[in-house]
Amino acid sequence: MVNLVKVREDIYELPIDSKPGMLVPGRIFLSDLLVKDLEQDAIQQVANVATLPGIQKYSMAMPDAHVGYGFPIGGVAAFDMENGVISPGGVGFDINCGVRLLRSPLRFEDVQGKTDALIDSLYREVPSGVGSESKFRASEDVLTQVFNHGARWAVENGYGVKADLEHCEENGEMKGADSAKVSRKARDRGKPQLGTLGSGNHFLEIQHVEKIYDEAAAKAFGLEEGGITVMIHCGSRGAGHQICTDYVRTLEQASRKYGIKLADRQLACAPLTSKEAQDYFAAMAAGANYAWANRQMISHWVREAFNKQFHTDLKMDLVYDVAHNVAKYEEHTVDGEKKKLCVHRKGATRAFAPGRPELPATYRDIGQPVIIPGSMGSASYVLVGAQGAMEMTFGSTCHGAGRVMSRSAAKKEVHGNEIKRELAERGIIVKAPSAAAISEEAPEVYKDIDEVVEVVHRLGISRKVARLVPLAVAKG
DNA sequence: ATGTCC
Repeated sequence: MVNLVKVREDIYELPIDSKPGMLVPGRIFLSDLLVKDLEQDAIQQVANVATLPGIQKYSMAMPDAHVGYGFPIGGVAAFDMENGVISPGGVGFDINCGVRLLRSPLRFEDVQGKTDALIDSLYREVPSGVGSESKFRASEDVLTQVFNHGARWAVENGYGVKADLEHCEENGEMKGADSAKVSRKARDRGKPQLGTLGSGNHFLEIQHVEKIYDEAAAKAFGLEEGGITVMIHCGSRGAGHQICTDYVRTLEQASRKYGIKLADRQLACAPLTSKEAQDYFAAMAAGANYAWANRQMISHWVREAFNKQFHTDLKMDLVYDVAHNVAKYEEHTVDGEKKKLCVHRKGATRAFAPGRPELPATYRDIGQPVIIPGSMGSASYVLVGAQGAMEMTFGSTCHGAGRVMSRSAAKKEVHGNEIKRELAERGIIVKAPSAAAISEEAPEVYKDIDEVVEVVHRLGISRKVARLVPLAVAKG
């Protein structure tokens, strides 16, 4: 039993002596309402991460935290470049799982009576589900380009426009990616899946902007009440999964080789200065690039489907694309000193405040758009990065609602067809491969997204900009 | 999340 201490509103700490070997305290950002939902095992995982060499300030978890592989999902941990480590468990199996938001010139009334046809065509044009294969046939050369250049490959080959790249983290092309560090097996799994949605909580959704909270930020992001948006939530499919699997094994060996004592085997890691760490980073970046190319291709097909439906060339701009499962090298201030760190965000979103050089010029004075996908049938949010994140969370915020019920429990306790009917009564169309797929992602198996977002807003690590509500959703 | 067990 690990003891959580409330230090102030929305902040709980795990004292440094909660567990032998902790190098820093733990910090979990939670409201009193959400603390009841937090699993004891997730708290234990925050303590375990605090034992990893070179960890800075705190082992952190966001209000949507739940148990993950080694690190909690919702976890944020930053490591010193000289003494610190990198860990695949701190990134997750779905490398660069992320979300992007397209805005359209359409209004709510323009899509009335058309959402059914639209979601049908999106469901048809974008393959989804476990093991689904793309209509695009990637050659060996294309796959190499995708791993090395991400969304840039996609745009240069007709899938989107240049402005799309400016509105992705890393411009959709993570530096340091090396396809040579990606195994044959990962290539083979990734090759037929480029341009597919995947399964689980991944989705493609037609939404409308229900409410604006911050007029200035909304204007900068091109959002207004009643506007129609499309949200795409997906990742690196089998490719990223295999890269993670391959490097968990490599880094388990490295942990032994470099004498790192692991509180949990799933925390396998390597010193950032080692070859093993650098190889993992290059492969992880390649996986991240695959995910960006994937979301870029899907965006292109979304635009095509909308243009076909409305018999015109609609301007559907990319608001932004965020990665919520990735490790990055970033500069942050620690104890008054600027330092380059390796920041792991696993089920956490970068939320840079105004002024950061990484932000595109269009958003540099307002802050980074943060896209928070809701669970099926629930609202999604657009937030903006704020100064509190730079001071408290290495420029990070939450990533979504976070599960409260396991997939297996959900399948037993929730009936997919009932959920589909209930959502239909609320005017929300759901397209999914099976009733089981719906039950696993039902609104009640997730935490309350409104509450999660309230916490990060109150903390000042990101501010509410807009609330988006679903009209039609295609599930994997 | 994931060719939901090499």
